[in-house]
Amino acid sequence: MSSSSRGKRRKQMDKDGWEEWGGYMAAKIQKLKDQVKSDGNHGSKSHIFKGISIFVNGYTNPSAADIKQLILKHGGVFHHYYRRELVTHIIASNLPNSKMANLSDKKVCRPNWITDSIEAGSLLPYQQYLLYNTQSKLQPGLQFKSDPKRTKTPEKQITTVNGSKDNMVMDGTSTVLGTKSQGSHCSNLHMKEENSVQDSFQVTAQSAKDSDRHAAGNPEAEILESSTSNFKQTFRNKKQSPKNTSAVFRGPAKAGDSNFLSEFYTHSRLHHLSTWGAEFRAYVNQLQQQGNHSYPGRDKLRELATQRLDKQSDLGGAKYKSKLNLKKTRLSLQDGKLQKVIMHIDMDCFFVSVGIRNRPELVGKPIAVTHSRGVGISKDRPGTDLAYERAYYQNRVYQRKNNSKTNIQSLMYEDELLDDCEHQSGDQFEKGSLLPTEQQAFHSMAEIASCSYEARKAGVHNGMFMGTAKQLCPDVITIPYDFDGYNEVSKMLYDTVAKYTHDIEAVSCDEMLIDCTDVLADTGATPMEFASLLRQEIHDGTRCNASAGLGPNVLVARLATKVAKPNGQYYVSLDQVGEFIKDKSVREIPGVGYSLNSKLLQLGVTTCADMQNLPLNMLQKELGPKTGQTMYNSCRGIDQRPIKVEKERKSVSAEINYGIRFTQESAADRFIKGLAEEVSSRLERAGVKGKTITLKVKVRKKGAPKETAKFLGHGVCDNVAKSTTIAMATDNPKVITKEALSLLHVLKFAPEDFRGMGLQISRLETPVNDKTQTSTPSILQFTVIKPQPPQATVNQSIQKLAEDKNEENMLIEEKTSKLKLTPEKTPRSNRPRSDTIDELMLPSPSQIDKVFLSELPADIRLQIENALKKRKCSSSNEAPSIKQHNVNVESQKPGCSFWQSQSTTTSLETDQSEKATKKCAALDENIVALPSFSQQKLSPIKRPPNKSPRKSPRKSPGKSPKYNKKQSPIFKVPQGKPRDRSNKNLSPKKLEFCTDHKHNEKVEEIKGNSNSNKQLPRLDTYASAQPDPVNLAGAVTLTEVKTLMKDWIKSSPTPEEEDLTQFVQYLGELVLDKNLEMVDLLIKYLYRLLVKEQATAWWNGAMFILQQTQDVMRATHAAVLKVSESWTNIPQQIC
DNA sequence: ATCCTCCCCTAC
DNA sequence: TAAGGTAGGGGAGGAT
Ligand SMILES: Nc1ccn([C@H]2C[C@H](O)[C@@H](COP(=O)(O)OP(=O)(O)OP(=O)(O)O)O2)c(=O)n1
Ligand SMILES: [Mg+2]
Ligand SMILES: [Mg+2]
Repeated sequence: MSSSSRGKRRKQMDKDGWEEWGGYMAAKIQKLKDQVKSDGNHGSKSHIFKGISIFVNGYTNPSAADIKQLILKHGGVFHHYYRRELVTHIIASNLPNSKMANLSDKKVCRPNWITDSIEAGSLLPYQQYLLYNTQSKLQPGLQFKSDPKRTKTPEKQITTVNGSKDNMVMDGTSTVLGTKSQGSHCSNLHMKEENSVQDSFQVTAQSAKDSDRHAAGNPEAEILESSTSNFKQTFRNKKQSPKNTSAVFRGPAKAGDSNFLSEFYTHSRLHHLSTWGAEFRAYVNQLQQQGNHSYPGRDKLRELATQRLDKQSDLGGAKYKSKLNLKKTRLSLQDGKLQKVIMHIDMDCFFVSVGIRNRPELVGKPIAVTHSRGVGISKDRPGTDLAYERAYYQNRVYQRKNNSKTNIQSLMYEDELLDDCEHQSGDQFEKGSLLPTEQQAFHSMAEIASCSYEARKAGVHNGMFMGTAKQLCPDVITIPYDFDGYNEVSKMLYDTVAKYTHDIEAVSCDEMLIDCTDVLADTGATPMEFASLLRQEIHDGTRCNASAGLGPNVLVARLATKVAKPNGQYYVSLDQVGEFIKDKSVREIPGVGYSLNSKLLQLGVTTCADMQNLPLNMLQKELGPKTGQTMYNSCRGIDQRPIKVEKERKSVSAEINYGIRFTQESAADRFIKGLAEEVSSRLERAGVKGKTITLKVKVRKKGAPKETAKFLGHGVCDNVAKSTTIAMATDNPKVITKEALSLLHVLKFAPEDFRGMGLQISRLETPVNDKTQTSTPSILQFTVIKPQPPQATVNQSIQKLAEDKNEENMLIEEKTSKLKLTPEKTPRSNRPRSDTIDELMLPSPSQIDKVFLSELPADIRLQIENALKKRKCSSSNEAPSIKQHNVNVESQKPGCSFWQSQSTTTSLETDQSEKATKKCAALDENIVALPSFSQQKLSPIKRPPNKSPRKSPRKSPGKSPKYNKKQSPIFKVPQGKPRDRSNKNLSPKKLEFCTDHKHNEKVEEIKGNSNSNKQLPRLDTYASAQPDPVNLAGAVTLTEVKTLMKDWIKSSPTPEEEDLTQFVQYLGELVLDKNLEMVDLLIKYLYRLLVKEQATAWWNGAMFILQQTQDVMRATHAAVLKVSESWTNIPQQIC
C-alpha cells in the first residue's frame, strides 16, 4: 500500500521552451518573423556627432539610454564609463562639486545640446550648452529643475490609468528602435565563456571576441559610481556556487564525475537565481533588524518635493498636473498612513542589460543570454525519439482528452501527426518541410535566460529554446552569462533602495517590492518622484534600466510594472484600480500560471472582468477556499498581502535534474553522497538542522526514449519522492547520506533510468547554542560591509554578535525581533489576515478614512464598507500552523540500540535541551501534557497575531525563565545524556515529580548532563535525574515519541526484549501519570506503524506491550484500554 | 473542524 | 550539445 499514484494532474509547463517546441506555437513563427523584419531596420544614419565622444553622468533627461541611442544614431560615440582620454564631452544636468573637480578640464554640457542639435540637423556649438560657466552653476539643485523643458519626468510615460497619456512627458523608449539599423543583421557574436573547458566540443575562434569583451570591462569605468555601493568589492569575489567550487578539467560532466555537482551549479542560472534570492531576503531581513535606520537618500527626495512645491506656488498652479501633485502631497503629508503606496521595481531584461552594459554597440539589438553558442548543431544522437517527446509535451499543452489508460504512446503519435500537418503548412521552418529529426539538427535546445525587448518583438521570451528563438528572430545575437556581473548589479540595486527605506520585500535578484508609505510621508515626495529618482540612481550606478510599477497594493503594483516596461514607470492610484484591472487577462495575475489559467478558461474566464462576474462560492468550490478567495479579490484589484517581512525557512534542498546518466548503481550512490554533502553544507550555512529527509528522483517514464531530445536533459519522467523522519535533527552529511541511500535502495530503479535526483531536508530546527559555530554565517557577507555608524547602540552590538555567530542566537533573535516591532513602521505587514474576502482588503480599522472612502469607486467602496461591518477579529490565516512542533524534541539522544545509530555525531546538538524546555508544549500533541500543565501549551502554538517576532519558533526562549521552569519538567528531556547514567529504570520518582508541578530548574542541570554523558547502552538509561517528565529515552511529546518509535521499529526486523521492556515501562509511567490519552494514541500509532512498515516480526512484541500495559491499567485503574479490534487482525494485515 | 502527508503549482 | 533550481502556498484526501 505504499505507493500512491495520485491524481493525474498534468504537470506544469507553461511558457517554457517546451511549449513552442511542442509545436503549437509554430504557426506563429512566420508571422512574427515578418514582424521583426519590418521593425528591423530603418533608421538611416546621420553624422551630426561625428568625432564626438560623450559620457553621460547622473540623472538626465532624456535618460542616458536615450541619449546613447541618439548619439549612436547620429554618428557619435557613447561611453558607458568615463575615460578621460576618450571622452570629448560630458552630458549632465547637474554635477556635485566633487565630481566637477575631476572633470574640470572637460566640457560638461546639458542634454539639450544633443536634442537641439538633432533637431537642427547639425552640431550646434556646445559653448551655449555648458552646464557651468566656469564655476558658477547655472542650475541650482536637482536634475528636475535644471532643464526648463524637462519638467517632465525622465523617461517614458507616467501615465495614469485613464490613459491620460497626454500628461506624460516624454517617451524615451520610443527612441530605442531608432537605432536598429543595419547592424543588427550580423551573425552571432557570442563569445565563449572562459570556463567552458569542454574538451570534446572545443569551440573555435573566440579569442578575438574575448578581447573585445574584456575591453569592455575596463576597471576605470566604474570610477564614478563605485563609491555609492555599500557592497564594496569585498563581496565581489564571493564564490558563486556552493561549496565544491573546484571544477576545472574534465569534459562534459556527467553525473558520477566527482566534480559534476559544482560544474553544474556554476553554470546553472536557476541555481544562481535561487541562491541570490535567498541572499537578498536575508540581506533585507538584516537591514530591518539592525537598529540603525538612517536613510541618507531621503534628503534628496525632500529637496525634490520642496522644489516642486515652491515651483507650484510660484506658478500658481499653471502647470498641468500641479494640482494633482499638490493634492497628493498634502494627503501624504497629513495622512501618510492612510495612503499606502507599493512600488514594484524590476530590472529590464536583467541578464541582457547586465551583459551589454559595457557594450553599447549591442543596445537596441535583439539579444539573448544563453549557453548555446547559437549554432545548435547536434547530430542525431542515437536513442532519441523526438516524436515521442514532442507529442508528450504537446499533449500537455493542449491538455488532450484524458489519456487515461489508453495507450498513451499511440495517442501521442496521433497528436504528433496532426500537429505536424498544421505546422508544415505554415512553413515556419526555413528549410521547408523538415522532418522532426532534421529540425532538431538546427534547433538548439539551450534555454534563453533573458532576451532584449527587441527580440521580444519577434516573439522570443525568457525560457524559450534558442532554436525556436532563431526561427522567430534569425538575427538574434547571443551573449554569454555573466553571473558575477548580475550579482554585482543586484547588490547595487538593493543598496540604492536601502538608502531610502528598509520597507522592502526581496522578490529576486532583479526585483523587489517597496512599501513607500513611510518614505513618502516622511519626505513629502510623490510616488512618481520617488520612482524617478530611484530609477535614475539605479541606472547611474549600474547602467542598466529598471522599471517601476506603483499602486495601492502589491498586486496592482506588479501589474503596473508590466505596463511600465521597458524603462518606464506607471502609477495606478486607488481610484484607477477598477478601470485598470478590468481588461487584464487573469493570466497576468501573479500566482495564476498555466494550470490555474486553464481551470479558469474552463469556467469561461479570460479577463478580470469576466472573473468579477463569478460569485465567491463558485470560485472557492472550483479552485479551493484560499485560491478562490484570492482570485475573487485579485480580479477586483484587491490585495491585502503586506510586504513580506521575513519568513522562516521550512526546508533546505539540493537537486539536479540535468545530466543524470548512471550506468551503475555505485555512481548513483556516489551522487547521492555528493548531494548529501551539498545539502549538509547548506543546512550549516543556514544554521539549521532537520529531521525529515526526502529523496526525490526523476525516472525515465516507461516507453520514453533513453536519449532525450535536449542534450542530457531529463526528458519525459515519472517523479518519485520518498521520505523518512529521524529522531534527531541533523545536518550531518553522513547521516543524510545513509538515510538517503536507504531511501534510494528501496525504490529499486535501474540506475540507467534515473534522470534526476534531489534531497530535501525539512522539519527544521534551529539549534540554540550551536557550538559548531565555526561555520560561516550566511548573511554576513552583506552586513560586514556596512559601515557601522559610530554610535554603536546596544542593538547594533547585538546585531554584530549575531553576525559573528550565526544569526541564530536565541537571545539575539529575541531582542532584535522586538526591536523590529517597536517601530510601527510596517504595521500592516505583520498583521494576520482574515479569511473572508471582504476583510482582507481592509487596511486596518485605524487606517480607514471616511473621506477617502467616499472617493473610491462604488464597488470597492462597497466592499470595504461591508467588510467593516462584518469585520470580526478573526484571524486564522497567518502562520498556518507554524510548525514549532517538536520544539522540544531535540532533546534526547538516546544511547540505545536503534536510535542511537541514527546519528552518532549528533549527540552534541542535543544540549539545546534548554530551549526545548521552554518550548512548552509541542503543538502537535496537545494531548501530551498533563492537565495541570495544559496552560503551557498555549503559548507556543497560538502565537498571536504577529508572528513577526517569532522567527524561530521553537525556542521561545525568551520567555521568562520562570515560565520555563514550570514547563521544563514536563517536556524536556533531560536525559539526553542520561543514558549513561546508571539507573536504568525510570524511577518512581519521576512519576512523582511529574505530577507535581514543581520540578524546575534543570535547564542547567540538563545541560550538564548532556555534556557529561555520551554514549551509553540502551534505553534504560533514560531516566536520570529526578524531575524528568515521563519520557521515552528523552522523548516527551507525542511527536517525539512517535518519531522514536518509528525509528525503533525500522531499526531492526525484530525487537530487542530490553527495548520492549523499556517501552512497556514508559507506557506504565504514563498510565500512572494518568495520561491515558497519550497511551491510547501511542498504542494506536504502534498499530499503524506495524501495518505500514509491514513489520510482521514485531507483532508478538506489540502484543506483549499491549498486554503488559493492560496489566498496569487493571492494577491502577481497575480497567483496561479500549483497543480496536483491528489489533486482532494485525497478523493478517501484515501478511 | 483540524491536522498531517504528499504532492502539484508558481515564481524568478 | 548544455548546465531543467528551489522554496513556499495550498489542494486532495485520509487520520484524528
Ligand atoms: N525563465 C527564466 C526567467 C528568468 N530568468 C532570469 C533571467 C532574467 O533576466 C532574470 C529576471 O527575470 P525577469 O522575470 O525579471 O525577466 P527579465 O528581467 O529578463 O525581463 P523583464 O524586463 O520582463 O523583467 O531571471 C531565467 O533565467 N529564466
Ligand atoms: Mg526583470
Ligand atoms: Mg524580475
